[in-house]
Amino acid sequence: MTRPLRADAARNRRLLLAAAADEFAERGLEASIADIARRAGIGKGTVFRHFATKEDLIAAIVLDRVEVLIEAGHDLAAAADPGAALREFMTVAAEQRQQRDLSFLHEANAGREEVSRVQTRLRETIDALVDRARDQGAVRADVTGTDVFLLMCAPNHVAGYQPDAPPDLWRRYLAIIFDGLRPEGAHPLPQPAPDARG
Amino acid sequence: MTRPLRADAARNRRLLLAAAADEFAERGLEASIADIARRAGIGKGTVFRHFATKEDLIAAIVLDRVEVLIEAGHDLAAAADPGAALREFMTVAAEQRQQRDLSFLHEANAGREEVSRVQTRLRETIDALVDRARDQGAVRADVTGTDVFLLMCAPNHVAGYQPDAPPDLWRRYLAIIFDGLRPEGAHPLPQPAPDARG
Amino acid sequence: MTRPLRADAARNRRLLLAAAADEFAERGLEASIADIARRAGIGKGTVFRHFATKEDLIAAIVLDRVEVLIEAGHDLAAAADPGAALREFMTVAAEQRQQRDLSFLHEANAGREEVSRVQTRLRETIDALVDRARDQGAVRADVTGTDVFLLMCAPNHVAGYQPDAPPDLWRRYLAIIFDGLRPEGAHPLPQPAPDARG
Amino acid sequence: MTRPLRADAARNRRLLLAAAADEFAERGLEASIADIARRAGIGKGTVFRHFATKEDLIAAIVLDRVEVLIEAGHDLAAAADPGAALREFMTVAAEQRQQRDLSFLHEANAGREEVSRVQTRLRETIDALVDRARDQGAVRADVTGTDVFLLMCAPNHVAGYQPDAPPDLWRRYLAIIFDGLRPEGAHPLPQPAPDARG
DNA sequence: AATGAATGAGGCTTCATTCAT
DNA sequence: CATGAATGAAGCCTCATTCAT
Repeated sequence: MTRPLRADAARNRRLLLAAAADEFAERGLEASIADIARRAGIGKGTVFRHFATKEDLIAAIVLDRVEVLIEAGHDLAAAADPGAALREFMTVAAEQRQQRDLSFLHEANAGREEVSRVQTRLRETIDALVDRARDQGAVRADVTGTDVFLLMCAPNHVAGYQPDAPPDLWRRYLAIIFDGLRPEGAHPLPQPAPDARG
Repeated sequence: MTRPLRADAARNRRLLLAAAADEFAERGLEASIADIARRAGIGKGTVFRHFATKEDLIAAIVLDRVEVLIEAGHDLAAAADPGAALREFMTVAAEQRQQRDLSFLHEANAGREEVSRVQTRLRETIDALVDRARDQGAVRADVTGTDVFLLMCAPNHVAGYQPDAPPDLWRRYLAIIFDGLRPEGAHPLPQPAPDARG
Repeated sequence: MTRPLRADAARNRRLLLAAAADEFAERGLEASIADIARRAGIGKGTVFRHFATKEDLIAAIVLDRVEVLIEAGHDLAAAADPGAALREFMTVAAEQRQQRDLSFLHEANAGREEVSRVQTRLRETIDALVDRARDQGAVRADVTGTDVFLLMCAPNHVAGYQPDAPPDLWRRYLAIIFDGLRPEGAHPLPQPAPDARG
Repeated sequence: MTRPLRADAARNRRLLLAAAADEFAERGLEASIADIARRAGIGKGTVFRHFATKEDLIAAIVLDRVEVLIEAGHDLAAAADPGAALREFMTVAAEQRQQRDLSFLHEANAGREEVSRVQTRLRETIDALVDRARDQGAVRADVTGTDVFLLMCAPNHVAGYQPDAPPDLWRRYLAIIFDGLRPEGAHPLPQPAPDARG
């Protein structure tokens, strides 16, 4: 189908995706294509040769990210300690973008067919991790995979509010949030968990 | 200096701030001045008579919000149950914008003198609440006011990722995060709390 | 509905429509908005205040033109000499744009609801003129209003091929084409007249 | 100088010219080189190997077309019936592009040396046809070769305005225009014929 | 010689901001 | 004071053209 890119084109594609991810992480989705191209050291037009649309570019990054998460989730699905596995998963998720956060993973491309599909797969992966952890009593009985899916980005986001945060600050907030998921000291939750799909 | 506005001007200012807050909540900071003006039922030029700059308008909203929070914090500072008081404070914070989140309270106007000043006051207010709660053992020993300041917006933000979330979903995530702040089942935190000022 | 424009806005609108008509006449529909704005002596943004879209601008011009033609057609519908009336109508049509031609009156906005509607009215107007002329024997029996509708732009278009044509050259080709519509020396036509609507 | 092309290059050139002619006929001169290349089944770069510029490509097509017309004109110059010969010539001209029209034969390349030269030769060819026809009384006394040169494209152009015209509709308008060139029922023309060269 | 990747100028459009009414 | 018209910078995207493979 997609025959291998020419060597230079492949290199540019990589540069572009990296630059775009960085710009989006630093400035949000309104980062301009021109800035992304400049950062990647390529021409503006080249961006559009690789991704016909800004949205396509964003979708490609999201897909990349989510695929990595799914893989990480699968690798952890059979780990000896389900609680540690879940926490490791959330760590991997947060590590992906130590700068700012990967919120746009949620915000963008609401409608995109491919994105929804891969998000569904990610949710299922997370469900499996959470179910196992819950069965073992590693997390409280009333949290679901959807909760983790939604909370996953919070550590980075929260840390991003601190003006000159040390690069690992998110680990602090991941720890706090994860403690909130533990059974010890859990108080009843006032709202039911949302459905997988809205 | 700032002599009282004429009656209609004061009314317009209120309409404008309300409309702007709603638009920003629904569409984010990139909501257009034209839409805000239309929503407020006033002319675009009038917006700029009240706020010379879009940033000024945003700052005004942030200031409004923060003042309310400071006041709420003060009111709760002497409450009988410090733990409940802190939780109530976080609830008030999250309630301010049940739609979307008030992240832009952090994101915007990083540099603004007035905003920093009022943020400092808010931090101090929160510090007081947290200190009291910590002293009573209502929250874990290793969390600070800054932590709460940063975590405060997370419940709304997290809930916002869910496509058609029920309007009170944020309460679920506030509960989880608050449980993470409790002493029961607290695990040591990998990173120290950030300074008050970066 | 459309309350009267402010004096300066109305003036700009006129300048803009005139400049646009000239540019389109000289360079075709691919004339750029920037050039049109410059020619009108207004800012590029002002063009979009008046017409949200380049297509809207084109449609406005077409509508203008066609309305004038319909009116002219109505005025001529009761003229004493139906043959002269039809010829006068075609003259008025060709005079509208002495430079180049008004072909884009046909080419543009195929789909636009308002444009189709007004075109239908124009066709009906022309039908009436042609029917009367035919009844009187002023034009050959086998031509229809649709023929005239289609031929109407040809004189200007043909004259436009001549590099430095005198401004009235189109009159020569209108005369020739009109002679082709007369009954004298008419030879049978190899193809039937097209339908009013495709 | 222009040594013969390699066999495959010659083949590509033919494919390219045909594809370009079709695209231009369907979409006008703003058809993109990329689409033309795709239609020809060759790479975009190859287009520029054959024609350094889009304008060069257009000129080549025009030259092609005009050469064919000149040849046809020569073949018809000695025909038994000069009136029928002229009409046949105009038919051949219109047939070249039954889709859309060959207006761009006039519109493009105004300045090109080679194009002007070949256009001059075409005009002379047409002059000869018209002169003979006029001498025989097959066309009116006051029309010239230049008139025919200019009118030649009108049938296709006129028919092109009709949305879903049958492919031979242009024959109808050629017939009408040709009738306008006949002596019977000719009325005096209001403008003199233009010079051969502007 | 052929290919298709890269480039950047230029086109349409949006929007914060200024200014005449 | 309020209004909405005008402006131009900036954004996304297209496309002729150049160039490395």
